Amino acid sequence: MFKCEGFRRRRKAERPGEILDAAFEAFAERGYAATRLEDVAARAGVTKGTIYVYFPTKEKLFEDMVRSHSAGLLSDADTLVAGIEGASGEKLRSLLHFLYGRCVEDRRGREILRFMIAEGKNFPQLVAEHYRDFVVPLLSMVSALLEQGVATGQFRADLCRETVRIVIAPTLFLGVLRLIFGDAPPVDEEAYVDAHIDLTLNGLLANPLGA
Amino acid sequence: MFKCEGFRRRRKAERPGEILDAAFEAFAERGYAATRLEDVAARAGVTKGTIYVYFPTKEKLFEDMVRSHSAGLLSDADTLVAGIEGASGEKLRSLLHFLYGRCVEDRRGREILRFMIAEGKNFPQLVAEHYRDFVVPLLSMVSALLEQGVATGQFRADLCRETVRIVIAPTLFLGVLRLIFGDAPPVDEEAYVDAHIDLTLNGLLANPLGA
Amino acid sequence: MFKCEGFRRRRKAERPGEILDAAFEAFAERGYAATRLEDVAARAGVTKGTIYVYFPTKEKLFEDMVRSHSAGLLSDADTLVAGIEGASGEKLRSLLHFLYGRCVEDRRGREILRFMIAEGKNFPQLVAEHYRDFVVPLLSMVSALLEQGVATGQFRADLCRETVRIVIAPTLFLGVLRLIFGDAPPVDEEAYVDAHIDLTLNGLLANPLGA
Amino acid sequence: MFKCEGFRRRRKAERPGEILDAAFEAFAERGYAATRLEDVAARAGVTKGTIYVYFPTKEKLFEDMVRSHSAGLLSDADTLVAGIEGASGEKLRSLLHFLYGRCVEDRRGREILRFMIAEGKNFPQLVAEHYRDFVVPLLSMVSALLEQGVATGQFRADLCRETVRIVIAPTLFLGVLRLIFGDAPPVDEEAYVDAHIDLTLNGLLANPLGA
DNA sequence: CATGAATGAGACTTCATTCAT
DNA sequence: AATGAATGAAGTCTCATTCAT
Repeated sequence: MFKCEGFRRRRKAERPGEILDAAFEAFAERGYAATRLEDVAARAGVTKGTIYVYFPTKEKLFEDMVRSHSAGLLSDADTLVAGIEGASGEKLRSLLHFLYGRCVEDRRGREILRFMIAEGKNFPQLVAEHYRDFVVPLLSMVSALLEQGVATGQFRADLCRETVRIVIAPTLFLGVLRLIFGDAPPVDEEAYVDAHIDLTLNGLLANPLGA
Repeated sequence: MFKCEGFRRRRKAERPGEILDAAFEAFAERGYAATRLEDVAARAGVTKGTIYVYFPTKEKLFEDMVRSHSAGLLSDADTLVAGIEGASGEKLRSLLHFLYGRCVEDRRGREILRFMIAEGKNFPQLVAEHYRDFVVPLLSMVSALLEQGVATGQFRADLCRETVRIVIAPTLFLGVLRLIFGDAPPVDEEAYVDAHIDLTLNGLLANPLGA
Repeated sequence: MFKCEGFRRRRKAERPGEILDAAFEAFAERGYAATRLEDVAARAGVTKGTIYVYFPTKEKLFEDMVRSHSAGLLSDADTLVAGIEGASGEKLRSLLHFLYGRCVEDRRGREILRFMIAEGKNFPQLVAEHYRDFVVPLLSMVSALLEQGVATGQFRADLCRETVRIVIAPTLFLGVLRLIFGDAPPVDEEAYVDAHIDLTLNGLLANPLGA
Repeated sequence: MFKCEGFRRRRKAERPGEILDAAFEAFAERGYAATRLEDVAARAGVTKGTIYVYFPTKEKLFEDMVRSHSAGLLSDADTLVAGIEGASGEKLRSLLHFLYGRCVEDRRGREILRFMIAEGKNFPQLVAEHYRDFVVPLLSMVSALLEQGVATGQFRADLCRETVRIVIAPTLFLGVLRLIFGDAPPVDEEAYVDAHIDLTLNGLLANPLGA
């Protein structure tokens, strides 16, 4: 009996998370407006009413879902960068690989990007948070890495502030391609990543191509 | 009197275009599902029923709108590239500037990109057409330019097929940034474009940095 | 040229009739409410607007159509009956055959019956006219025939007023069957008519009338 | 309190039936196409949305309504016929009275007939079911009765298969008259029924069968 | 007379939200 | 907490009717 209670209690504690997961799938598949709360409920294995126990409106459910799924996307990036030994080029390579993992391979990251593009206009608060919690940290991370490379003479000294965005642009753009063309976009992703790093480094290095 | 006749006829001929323009604005602003046909009608200065004189369903209206607005995005790109004199680097610079104009500055181009990302899943036909009519031509254009540069020895000989996508990625990514952050994204666009071209060229040139 | 004018004029004179014919087909096929004026127009080879040149409303079109198609259903019945020589039984047989022709074989007659049943509630005037112009004359015709048979001793003397309806009931009921089950109802129509006449004249009993 | 619980549950169980009843009234009054779901809802004391809790479309509501109201029209006919003592003539008289009750007096029976005639074309499945569940059983019932009468020598031996339809035709035709002319048709129904039975049993001829 | 573009009321249907149980 | 019946506002789409040409 109390086994059941325990089970019940555990279920109860997990309900919000299950609903958020279901909401992610549903919203990602059809978009905010076209998603019915009943779809979310069915996916979560509950009924419509239950959603309202935890989330007051559809909008709030969407916002909480985006927050819960975008949180932690960059959580271990710092330690990753810090832990890498080697030249700045190697560090950048590692960071870009990490980024590809989080923004392209990981469905969560990709779909968050879609939410920003597709629904951002109706959820400006969400965009602001995303900028603060994801864009800014990411940019400063790459920025620091570039500056370090400049300081050590491995990178050209004349890099400007926007260079950092150029460096990561192909990464996120591959995410966009996946969003548009599905899981099998007309891209050789491995070659794409190699070309990206190669082009970026040979453009960045103070003395490229062994000159 | 025949002025009136002309008036009627001219209105009739212009109606579909006016509706498509209104549809573009409305769909761009709220997304497909959240847009009410009444909004489109009001913007076009007609009533709901009038839309159905020209378009059988909301879906068809959306599709025709995307087609009409994506057509011609690349129309004069060929002549542009052909008309440019100078080194391959200069040609690429011109082409990228042209692309920035069409995919970033021009609201039409940007919003088409948003439609592909946000609604593509529900309009696969549209995505296929976009790929065929926009992506493929664009890629071969850039591709031809790169190959020409390789042939003349100005570009590195070891470029791979995906390099072409890397080259244009920052362009379209700036479009994405605008889509997310509005018309005033946290980017210095002029510096961004310069950094893009600089980074790309110095990565592409066989003997960069005057070496 | 005036050949064309003549053609035009002839066409013009025929237009209302063509529209009424088209209306008959359309209303018979889908019912009053479900029929679109555009269907009628298409069938008549004109446009919606033209219908309004001749008929002020959909209701009026329907009423006029029913009137034009129910008129003359009984027109030559009198002469038919008058022209028949022979016993009353033979005369009745002829009249019933005539009725089968008009109410069962003839699609017009059948569909008028359907209109009365299906739409009569919304067109009481039409029902009243139908009663006056079709039902009453038909009943008195059969009535007269029966009375004549009684007078000559060929028919039983104890027939009541309602007998006349009983006599024609199977005729119209076959029409109903056709309306319900289409042009191939589950009935052997020839045997049905024979059985009708036989039963009407002779009855079921082996030794009728207490003989 | 548990009274309230019961109240909710009982309502829930009764809702579909209430809606079907309301639908019957509404569709009978105006026909399928002209009936608005809002009319049905108002009659049932609910709102439009509630109808969709139980019936997915207007079509399905109509079909289910016809089914629910045509079911049981013939349910106790067998026992009735079986329970009647007496000559075949008496049995037939009883059966016809029963039929008059079900197809003429009972509004349900009459309106089902109207639905078949008026809407059958758009609901062929419904017509097929009606034929299978009502027409066929009715015909075999009357058929058996006639054959029994023939076997006992009370009925003529030369009856054909269609005779059975002729026998019941006036019954259903009276239903049709009521459908057309309302609850007060220009018929003396009592005399009509008597004349029907009398004529069916005895026929018109003073000296039938060539006697 | 004939056209057909335009209208707008109104139909069916959906779905976020509420609330008694 | 969880349910799901019920709501009603709002959306897409239809179509009888009008009217400038």
